[in-house]
Amino acid sequence: MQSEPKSKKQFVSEFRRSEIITAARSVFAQKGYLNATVDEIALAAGLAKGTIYVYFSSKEEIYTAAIENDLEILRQRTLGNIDAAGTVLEKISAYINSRFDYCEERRDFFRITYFEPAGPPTSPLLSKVRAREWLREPVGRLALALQSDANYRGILPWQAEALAWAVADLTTGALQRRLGSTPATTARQDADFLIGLVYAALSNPGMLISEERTTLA
Amino acid sequence: MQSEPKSKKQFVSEFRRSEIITAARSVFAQKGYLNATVDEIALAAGLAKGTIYVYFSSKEEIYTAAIENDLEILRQRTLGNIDAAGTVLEKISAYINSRFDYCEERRDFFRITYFEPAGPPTSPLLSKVRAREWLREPVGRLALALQSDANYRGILPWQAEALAWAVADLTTGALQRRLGSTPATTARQDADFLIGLVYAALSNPGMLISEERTTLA
Amino acid sequence: MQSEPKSKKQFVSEFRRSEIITAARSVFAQKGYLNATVDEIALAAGLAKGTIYVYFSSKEEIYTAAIENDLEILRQRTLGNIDAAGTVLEKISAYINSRFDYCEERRDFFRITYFEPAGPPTSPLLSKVRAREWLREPVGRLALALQSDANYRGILPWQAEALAWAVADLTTGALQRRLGSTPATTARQDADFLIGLVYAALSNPGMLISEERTTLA
Amino acid sequence: MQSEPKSKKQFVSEFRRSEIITAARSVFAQKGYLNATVDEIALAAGLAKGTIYVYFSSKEEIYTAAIENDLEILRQRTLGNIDAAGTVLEKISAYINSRFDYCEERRDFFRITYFEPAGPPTSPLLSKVRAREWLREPVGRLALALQSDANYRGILPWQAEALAWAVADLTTGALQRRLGSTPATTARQDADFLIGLVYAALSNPGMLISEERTTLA
DNA sequence: TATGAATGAGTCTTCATTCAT
DNA sequence: CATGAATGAAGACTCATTCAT
Repeated sequence: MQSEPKSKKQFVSEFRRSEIITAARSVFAQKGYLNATVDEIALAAGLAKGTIYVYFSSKEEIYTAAIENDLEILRQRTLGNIDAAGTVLEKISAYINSRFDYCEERRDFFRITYFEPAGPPTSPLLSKVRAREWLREPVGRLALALQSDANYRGILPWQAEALAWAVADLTTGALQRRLGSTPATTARQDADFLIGLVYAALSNPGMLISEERTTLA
Repeated sequence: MQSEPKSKKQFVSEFRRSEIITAARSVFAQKGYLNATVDEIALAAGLAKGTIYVYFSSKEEIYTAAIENDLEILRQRTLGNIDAAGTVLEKISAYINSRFDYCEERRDFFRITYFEPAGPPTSPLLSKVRAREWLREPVGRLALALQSDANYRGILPWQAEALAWAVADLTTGALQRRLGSTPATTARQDADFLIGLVYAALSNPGMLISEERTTLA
Repeated sequence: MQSEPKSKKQFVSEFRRSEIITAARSVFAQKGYLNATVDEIALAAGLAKGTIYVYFSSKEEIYTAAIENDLEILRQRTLGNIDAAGTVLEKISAYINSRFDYCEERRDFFRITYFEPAGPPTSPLLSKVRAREWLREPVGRLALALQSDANYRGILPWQAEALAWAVADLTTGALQRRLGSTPATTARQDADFLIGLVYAALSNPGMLISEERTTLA
Repeated sequence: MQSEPKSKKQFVSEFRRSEIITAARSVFAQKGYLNATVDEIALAAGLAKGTIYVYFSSKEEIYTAAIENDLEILRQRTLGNIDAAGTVLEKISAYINSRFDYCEERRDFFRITYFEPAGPPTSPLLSKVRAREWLREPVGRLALALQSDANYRGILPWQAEALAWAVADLTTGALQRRLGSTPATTARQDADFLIGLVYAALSNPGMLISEERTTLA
């Protein structure tokens, strides 16, 4: 008697929540966290401002909710695709493609994470976003794959990391540019170009990784 | 009799202005434009809030002053170094080194431009910062050099651009990481690694630039 | 089901608005536009400062709202009464009585318009108030009546205007005095005295309007 | 040894003071007390802001100084001219002409007193200005003259006062209009018109002063 | 649960006044 | 005396958050 209507209510409640999150994501993507007002989010969600606070206890919580889910999905997909790939080159390719694909799917989410690192300084999630910490894990996995691969034997840990980060930076940069303006190239073209670039570099491991590189201060 | 004390006053005035700018740069770098308050800037400058408005007419003007000078210097240095370099590879190297060098010199400035693209939507300077438009010029020059070079004959315009942007993205990403945490590597190492990476990729132009690459949607 | 509570809310909202306007009118009447603070208005209205901005978007808008309605009513009443009157003398009488009557009704409104011409230089309504432009229309109508009347044939346009303005000035002055202190006379006495004065003057048109008055520089 | 240079200094000091006062009068006349800034006054006086405070201890004191002198001169002239005049009609004429003349001479002063009654609510002088109290004395003298004159025997005290105030109101109104816009008529014309108007009215004393006036609602 | 009116802390900005030079 | 840099109190306005209905 109670459980049935309750689950229905819960269902409605979940639906409302997700509606708000979607609206908020759009607003945050357009205006940034600080410029966005709860009023705007409510308007975009077709609800009254007070209603927002029935489902969320603060603006920051909305922001968190608007990001964390996608952040987790993206994390799992990326890691899954990397792990499913066989060679290092395929893993790198998997990383790049995972990001490109998800960016196509969830533009607002990407816009938030890429274009507005600024937010309340206290939130752990936000600092995470600001510092791009959520890249650490997949990048680390790429680095590990590089170190374990026989073809790149001799690569130093920091070089493997740097290489993995380079892949991440190239991807991030390309996606930022695509999001910031109407791109002249297709996503496929951009992704393939990046993959080709990394392949080209990695096929010259001797040039890339000088065992005895002497660095100047 | 008049010019001497006058220039002294002007000197003091200039000094105050630059003090405020420095303080503001630090605050903006830590908190971002919107989170920073004029009070904090005043406090950091060791002045009363009202004093700030003796030297600047608005918070936005402080922000502008805190950035535009460095932006211009960086622009000129980068372009100058690129132009002074002979080969394409040297030009790319010049780009990367220019950024790394200036980042070491002016950490707060870089922090602002890299970490807080968000700001009032109306300011032209800020939108420029937000959109990373200030990269367009040096990147364009790199792309041009690539297209004019005999070694890369056959490279398509968009590929030359993509490659140039790749250089920029790698640089930006590496610097962001250096600014965001205490780096384990030296700046020289990081820069050289990036240069090596690009060299390695470019020494395989056939792999990078497939003349008849068929792209899938 | 919707319209009823909605109209109730609207009713409450309208009521709040008018409460604020009334409070503001009182504050403006006492302190003038510039000296009045939004805090004081809020206090006088028994509301928090923020609440004021739920109903009005600026201090100036409050001022406008506090005046424009009365200004329009007074305009219509005065013009209506003038038009309804038959003879010129009756029209003049109508003018004076309209002002006196409305002044009794709406003391704060009159206090504002009479005692505080100062205000932000940009507002059209305020400049109107400052310049007493809102008198122009009824005065013009009196002047027209004077010129069209056979009894005052020969009156020059500027004389008719001057006479009409004289009526306005006498009225304004008398009302200002009544508003500024506790008057010893009744409003009726004052009004009738002015009417008598103007009648007396107009019954001597030859004396008032010298056809060939030679004026010295 | 001391008195000579001191008096020289005093002379210079007096001169500075009057320069500031003149500048301030102009600024107050244009902007009103509250809108005028001490900076503007200093600029208009060709002095630094700090210098203003060498001669005056507050903005309000400047305002007071900018008015009180003229107020006193005008008072003495008006009273003197009234007293010098013989008949009541001449005294009235003297009042009107005194005001018109001084207004021509001291436009800024008149602008202040007529157009900006608003000011700090605490100042006695300003309340005096606001309430036009400085008219009380000359008007009282006119009223007295009316009561003492055999021609108007039977006039009640309040009627004499009302008549005197009517003269003042007509004058004030006419001058306000002249100051507020470029007048089409000469000051002489306006003054003579007012004098004619009052003469015309007073030549009908029976009509003006009904001993047993029955008033209608 | 949904609402939106009410709130008040927080922000930028102005400006009369002070004071060291 | 003259200066003008420095100050801080005050004011208009914003907006996240609360709460009575």
